Amino acid sequence: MTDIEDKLSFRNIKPTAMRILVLQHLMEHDKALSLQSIEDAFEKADKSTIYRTLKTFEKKKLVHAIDDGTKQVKYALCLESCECETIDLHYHFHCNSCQSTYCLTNQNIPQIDLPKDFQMQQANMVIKGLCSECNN
Amino acid sequence: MTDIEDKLSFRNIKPTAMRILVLQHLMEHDKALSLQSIEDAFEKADKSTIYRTLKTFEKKKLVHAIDDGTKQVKYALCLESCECETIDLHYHFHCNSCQSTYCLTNQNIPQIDLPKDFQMQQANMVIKGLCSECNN
DNA sequence: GTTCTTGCAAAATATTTGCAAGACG
DNA sequence: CGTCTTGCAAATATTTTGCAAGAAC
Repeated sequence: MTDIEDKLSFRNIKPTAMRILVLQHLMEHDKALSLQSIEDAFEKADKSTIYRTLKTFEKKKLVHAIDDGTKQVKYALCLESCECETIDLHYHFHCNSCQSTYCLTNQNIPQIDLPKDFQMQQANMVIKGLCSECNN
Repeated sequence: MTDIEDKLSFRNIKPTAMRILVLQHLMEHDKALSLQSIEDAFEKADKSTIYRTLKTFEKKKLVHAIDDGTKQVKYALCLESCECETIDLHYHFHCNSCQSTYCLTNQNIPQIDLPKDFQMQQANMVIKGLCSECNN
């Protein structure tokens, strides 16, 4: 049993061929990936299979979805939180030029002052700008 | 000339009937509104007209768009920044129960530590949870 | 054999554009 | 008249679901 199958089993996800491939693909990238880009990477696979794979991963908290303002929702595996149950509360960075989206896992979001009786459950924090590749 | 027409003219937007109505509608709500909800409020008006109205407002920096994770982009007029040219860098709150989205203009987002050579240009910060109406 | 997964097709939802008619100055 | 705005229709883009076949145990 590989490391990848371990990760899936740990989250109670049956390690099917497709799921292993998708997880492996996610682990090979430090970016958040869209359904479309994952589909493109596996010409053989069906879009809805990948879609359901990602939804399964998301439900089992193996990945989290990021809405970076492009039309495409992106999914990222967060290495640190991968072993724990806590909610991911870090920033994301979206490059306006190359459209890449990264998790900024080096810092968590600070305490935020909410109006009275408002209660925070999750967050989707996206900073936009230029990444180091595009910032000349 | 009304206050509303003033606001439009100040931003170099010709105050047409539709634009006045949409701006008035936005000003009457403290929430961010979707194209759909605005269309519903004006049964007579065409969706693409409202769409283009909002895009015009956005381009002229009278409103800003918020992607709150629902499928629908929402638009909000921010009173404070309405008179200035600065970029809106405040948090937004999206209620998971009633789907309302609010601008939290009482605080700006803090300094964020970006990776080397990354440059911030805008942000889309959305906190999700329960608003005071839904938090029982 | 029962349950979970996959592939194909198609539905559903929102956004966006083309174009001609109309309003405005 | 020329330009900007509007209304209608249709195109685009994604996400999402139905259903039957197939795989797993």
